[in-house]
Amino acid sequence: MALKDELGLREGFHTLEHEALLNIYFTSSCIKKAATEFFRAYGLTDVQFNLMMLLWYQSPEGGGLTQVDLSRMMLVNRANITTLIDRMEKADLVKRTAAPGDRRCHIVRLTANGEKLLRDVEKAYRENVRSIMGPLNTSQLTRLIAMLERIRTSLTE
Amino acid sequence: MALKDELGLREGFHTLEHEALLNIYFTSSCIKKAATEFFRAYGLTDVQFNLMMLLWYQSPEGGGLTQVDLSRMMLVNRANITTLIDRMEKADLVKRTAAPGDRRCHIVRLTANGEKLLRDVEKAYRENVRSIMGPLNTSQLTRLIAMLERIRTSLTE
DNA sequence: CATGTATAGTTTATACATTAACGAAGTGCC
DNA sequence: GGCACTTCGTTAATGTATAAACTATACATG
Repeated sequence: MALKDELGLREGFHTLEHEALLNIYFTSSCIKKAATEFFRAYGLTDVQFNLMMLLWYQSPEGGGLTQVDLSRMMLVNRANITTLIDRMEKADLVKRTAAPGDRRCHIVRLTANGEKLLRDVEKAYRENVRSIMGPLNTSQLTRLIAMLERIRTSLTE
Repeated sequence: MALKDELGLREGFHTLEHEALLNIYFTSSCIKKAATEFFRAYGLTDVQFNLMMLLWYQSPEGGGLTQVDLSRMMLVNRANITTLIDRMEKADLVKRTAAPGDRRCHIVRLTANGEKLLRDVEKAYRENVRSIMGPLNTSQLTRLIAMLERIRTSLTE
């Protein structure tokens, strides 16, 4: 259904460019809502899960990432990571550890509990993603990704 | 540039579906950051501008929308509209007025000041949107919109 | 080595989003 | 007329995001 009808608007958008931009914005919003709903059953938020996935798949050999690493990979301000990690430490999902050779850094690592939870959730998450994106075939997904990359490039010029 | 490189990831995404989903999510995030930056010069946020646009273009004859109308058109909870309108009333952008025949409702309307500001900002905003979406031609925009609509449909099943 | 500069993390103030619970007001129906 | 049910807006608790100002630490260079 067209976005105009989903939002119950009386008037449409003036330009195709604006309609496309709002489609990206509201589709992302819908995805976020669905993710929030999905993770609630596990006592997690989508942001917390994303952070745990980064710790699991993007950590170098020794394991763990600094808070600045996380802020860069999540495209958020580093101030935001502080309170995020505070909450996740309280929930026994991650822990801050010392960085050898740089006393400014905190290396964030999954706790045993966090690692176990991640393993439990991940399979269902991947199936969910596949089913959400199911209606698009491989070539459509590739084209979608290429278009979004071009938009991001145009944004940073 | 591929999302993996923009975020500085060591490992890529496991599936094309996941990569596409994260592309939507992060592209929307980039758009939001650019919009925030754009509106800062006018003392507005992107959310406030969006609400003012709805009041201007989506109001019925008498003018104005209820808070529930706004929450539906913005895809947010109605509780969120309360504090949003509180802030915007304080900034003299909108006002709550009585709804004839239904004392439960507040009809939200632009103030003279809000209307003037909207007119000032709108032209530059539209040019901005065109330039951001510039790299995609009409047929690409149409296909992008169609794909995002299909994803939203699949989300609500 | 000393000084200047850059980087990592935190704090504070603010904005936006959710859910749950509540009060006030409209609606339907006997 | 009265009672149940719904709808509209608000409040409180919580999570996520920002920018700006701050501390502590590391580094580079003269």
